[in-house]
Amino acid sequence: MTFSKITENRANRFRRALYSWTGEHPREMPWKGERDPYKVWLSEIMLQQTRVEQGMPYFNRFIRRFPDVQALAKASIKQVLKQWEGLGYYSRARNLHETARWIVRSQAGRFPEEYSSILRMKGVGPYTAAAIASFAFGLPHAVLDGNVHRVLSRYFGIDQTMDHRAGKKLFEDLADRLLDKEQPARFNQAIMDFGALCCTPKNPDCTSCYLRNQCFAFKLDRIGQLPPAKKSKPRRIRHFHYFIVADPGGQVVLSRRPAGDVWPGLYEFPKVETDGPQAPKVRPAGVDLPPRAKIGKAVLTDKQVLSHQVVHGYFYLVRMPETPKNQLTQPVDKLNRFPMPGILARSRKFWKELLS
DNA sequence: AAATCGGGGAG
DNA sequence: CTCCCAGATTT
Repeated sequence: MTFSKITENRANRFRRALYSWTGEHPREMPWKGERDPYKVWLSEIMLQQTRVEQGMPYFNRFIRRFPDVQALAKASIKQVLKQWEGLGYYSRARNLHETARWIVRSQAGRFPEEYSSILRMKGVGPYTAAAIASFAFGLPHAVLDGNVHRVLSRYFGIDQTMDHRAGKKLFEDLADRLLDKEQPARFNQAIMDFGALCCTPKNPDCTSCYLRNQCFAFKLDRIGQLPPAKKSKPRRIRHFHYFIVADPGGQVVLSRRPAGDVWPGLYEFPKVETDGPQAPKVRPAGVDLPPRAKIGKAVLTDKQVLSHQVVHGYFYLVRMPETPKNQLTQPVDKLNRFPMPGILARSRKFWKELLS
């Protein structure tokens, strides 16, 4: 089945119904109607796999802290990650920062202005490039995100995910056909608003929907089956034993997480990972702890569930007679400046209290 | 094509 | 508990 023969007539009907709905259901967002490519870029990166309500406070804080691309380029990666703390997918922040520096240093502060060059920016894929191209520059590129996929899957009755080449291509072609070439920004905004507010994953509000007369899923009562669910994968279980090592002066040892694992570039305490919940038999590498020193019971345990793993955290308090050498150490009251994974950040007040 | 990369809210 | 969110990148 192909949809390449969607008539301009049908596309027009789709657009009109869409615009009617969004006209009656306004949606306020800080970046709505924004033309400044920096702000559009930031909002789109920030909202990748992130709900609007979750990203909104981060966007506002980020813009206040880094109002333009120059400010972002001037900042350190640590400061940028600090603003990103708790939002997840930290490579987004790193790519954003690297690209900001590239724009300022190699492009004279000039933001890429055509789709192909926007697409070459780190962390920018087909969706984000289309969003920036249309919102910031008014270029006719259709966005294809989870919202659009869901709307089109139901409306046209397409029982496919976008995990495969063929499925992706099918939805791309469809979105391109439907796109309002005269007002690409308006169309892209409308179809995403509609998907987020009306054609929701669960319990869509079909009663208020102006597309339902043409909607395959509505007419055949297949709303619950479209789009097809992706199969969930089992989560990897991990156990992180964190050693909070402090000297009498309140200096605490920190380490930085490597690339190639969760939370790249964020800071944490020296750690030993074990296969199970049992206490580790060894001490964190690199930290000059007495190898046989008793560490006692964990002062805190916590758990963080990610989409692909579950991390159990165990915290041990270790008092050292003097400052550990050859380690990154920081005074307790400066630990706030270090971006940390949620499992550490959440209990910040607790272990700061413990250390003071 | 499949795995990896976070965190949170809805149901 | 499961599902999925203004996806991209690496394997």
